[in-house]
Amino acid sequence: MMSFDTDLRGLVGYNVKRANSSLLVGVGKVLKPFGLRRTTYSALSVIAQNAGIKQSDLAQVLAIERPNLVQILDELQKPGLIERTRDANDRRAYRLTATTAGIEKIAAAAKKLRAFDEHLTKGMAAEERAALIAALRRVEENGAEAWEGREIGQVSTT
Amino acid sequence: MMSFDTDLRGLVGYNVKRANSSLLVGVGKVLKPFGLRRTTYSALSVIAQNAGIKQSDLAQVLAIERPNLVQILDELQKPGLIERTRDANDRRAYRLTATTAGIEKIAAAAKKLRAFDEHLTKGMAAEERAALIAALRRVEENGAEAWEGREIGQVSTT
DNA sequence: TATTGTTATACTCTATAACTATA
DNA sequence: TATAGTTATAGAGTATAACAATA
Repeated sequence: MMSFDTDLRGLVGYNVKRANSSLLVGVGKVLKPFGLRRTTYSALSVIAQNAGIKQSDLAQVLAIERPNLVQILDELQKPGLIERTRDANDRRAYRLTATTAGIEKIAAAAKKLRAFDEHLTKGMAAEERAALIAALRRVEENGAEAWEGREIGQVSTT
Repeated sequence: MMSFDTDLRGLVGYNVKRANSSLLVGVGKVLKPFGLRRTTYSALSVIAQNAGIKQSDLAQVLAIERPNLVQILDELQKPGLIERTRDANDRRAYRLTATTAGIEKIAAAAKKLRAFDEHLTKGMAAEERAALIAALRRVEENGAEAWEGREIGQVSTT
């Protein structure tokens, strides 16, 4: 007896994709009551931990293109969760800081999201969960390396 | 010394998302020469392994909504990689089969994609890679369970 | 010249409602 | 009535080119 997708299920990439899709709905439901999406949550989390971070640095940390960050920050600034202030030394740049409301918001949302996230590894030992995260970061690094460098698919076909 | 995203990096969900994003570009580059995308590759792979599968069953296997499958199959049918034939017993349903060209296409693409996919787990032992895939499937199951059932975030806050 | 933030745009993936033809 | 496939549509996420202001 064999399932319908044995070939696909042997691929790390396919299982990452399926896990991500499966996550999306739940994360959305957790964040919705806070008026946040995945991207706005991530941005607010980093800003709260790094008061005064520049937009371009934030974009790099989150691996989001600068143009795509604009709307995300607008969405956080409008309800007063963050503030954009001009840098004194470089008047091109904005410095981002979370307001008190923003810090309270991310703390409350993080509590719920962590509970959901731990539910995702239900039945796994703490070391397994840590190993999973470590492995995912390896995949992320290897994936980035693959298209930064030379051609792909030339991986020792001899 | 501490990185900018320690909170986010403690979440399995965030690392899954980052790994998936990192994968996307490379997979796209590998599949492009074959005229395939991630979704068309997945569909063709399952059809090739399951001659005569119905569209609705394929949608369920791939966890894709039926409407979204239509365009994917059009994209495979136009260049003659698959065929849609009416079911004799149920004239509402289509039976999907891969053509010879489709089977050759998926075989060639799979070879390249597997090489890339193995590159993603470079430096990991075979058991680690297998454990990663198993863990991802657990995450996928737990994620689906979370939003099928009752409220989320009520996970033993006592 | 190069960089910061921005606008405009486009492509992919995903999700829902409503239609048609068959059952 | 229920199901299979379809159409239309809308929301996210992601990517690139080009611009104004500033360095």
